[in-house]
Amino acid sequence: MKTYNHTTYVILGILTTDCKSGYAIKQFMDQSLTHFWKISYGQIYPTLKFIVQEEMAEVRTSSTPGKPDRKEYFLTSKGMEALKKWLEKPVEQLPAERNEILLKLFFGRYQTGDQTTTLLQTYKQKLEERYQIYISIEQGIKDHNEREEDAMYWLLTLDYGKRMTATAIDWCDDTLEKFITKEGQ
Amino acid sequence: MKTYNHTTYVILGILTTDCKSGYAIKQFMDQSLTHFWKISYGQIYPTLKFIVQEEMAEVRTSSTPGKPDRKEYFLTSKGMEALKKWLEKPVEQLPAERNEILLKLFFGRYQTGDQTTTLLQTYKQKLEERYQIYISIEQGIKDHNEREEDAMYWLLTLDYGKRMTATAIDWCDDTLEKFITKEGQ
DNA sequence: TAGATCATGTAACAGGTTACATGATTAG
DNA sequence: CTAATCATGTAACCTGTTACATGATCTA
Repeated sequence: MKTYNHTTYVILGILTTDCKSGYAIKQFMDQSLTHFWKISYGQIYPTLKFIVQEEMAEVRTSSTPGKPDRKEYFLTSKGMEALKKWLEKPVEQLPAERNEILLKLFFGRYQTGDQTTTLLQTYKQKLEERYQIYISIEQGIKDHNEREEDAMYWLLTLDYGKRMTATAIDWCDDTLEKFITKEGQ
Repeated sequence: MKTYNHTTYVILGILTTDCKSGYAIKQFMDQSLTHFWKISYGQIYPTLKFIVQEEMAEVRTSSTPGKPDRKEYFLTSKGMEALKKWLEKPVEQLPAERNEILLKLFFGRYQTGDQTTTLLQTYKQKLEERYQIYISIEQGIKDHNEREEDAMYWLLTLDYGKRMTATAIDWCDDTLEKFITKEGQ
């Protein structure tokens, strides 16, 4: 069994849902996967072509009155097999998140306390916005996908996102407090 | 003031410490920055060359008896200015961490409960190892850098790493529990 | 008729890793 | 003599984004 890159598997996975065209895949990404995976059209279309070449999906052109034609991709059994084989394989390494705020804080010695504080406040605000987005997504899943077998899994990943974001917000608060205390001395 | 890529600023930042050669930069990365930033020699050496071209550092070859010659890079005032300007600039977007375990869990419907459980257990173990590494790094900073002005900032980034890892471990536990309960029914 | 949305696609570029080449020195 | 560590560097490759080109359909 050949191994493919992550992009291939993500698309294979999305093709198990109702999203079957390149455009729909992008939308799905931006709505549901956005907190832990993103790709651009520049990756999606070439990868779809590749997936067909490898016979992991078949294309059909579908017409909806009032909309431009679109190409719909359907997983073959070979595609489904490849997806399942990949799902089984243990995750060999933890995500290596590059974190710009930590990088700036690491060299914080070359900043004033005010600058660091501003940096952290801006960051915290963005985290809070993200947290709200997670809540909307959660509500969306609960409202529209109650019966769907996928819903439970989607909510588990959201739970992760919410917890991690909440922890990051707490860290911002506690770190900010240290700087404010320091300034006041 | 020109803007450069992250790699350039990381190296500029490390050059403010005692690490002045390509080799030393790599070591520093692997020891201290590894939990939120990593780069390879393939990036370090070309970037050092670039930094000198831009007159943000100067090279001197230094010889230590018993060791091969090495090139040491010293920040110029232009380099220090560029670093400080970058530190000031707010972080425009939150890190978009790609998380393979979440991706697999998202499509967990196509796995057995056992497979998902195994995946999560393996993941949790890696998180625990990471947590231990953070504790060693923390100890290392406390032991050797007590006087250093950098130490405080380094410990703040570690605090972030520890908290996030702990939260991820908790999430693994709670998620595992859901699957075990389910199996037992 | 202009702008929004739906829809597909590619070329140029940026960023990064891996694998390799090279070679000095030291410890066992 | 061999392995480990110190040290510098590059070429090939992979992955991914951005910006652009193209064009249909619908709404205001």
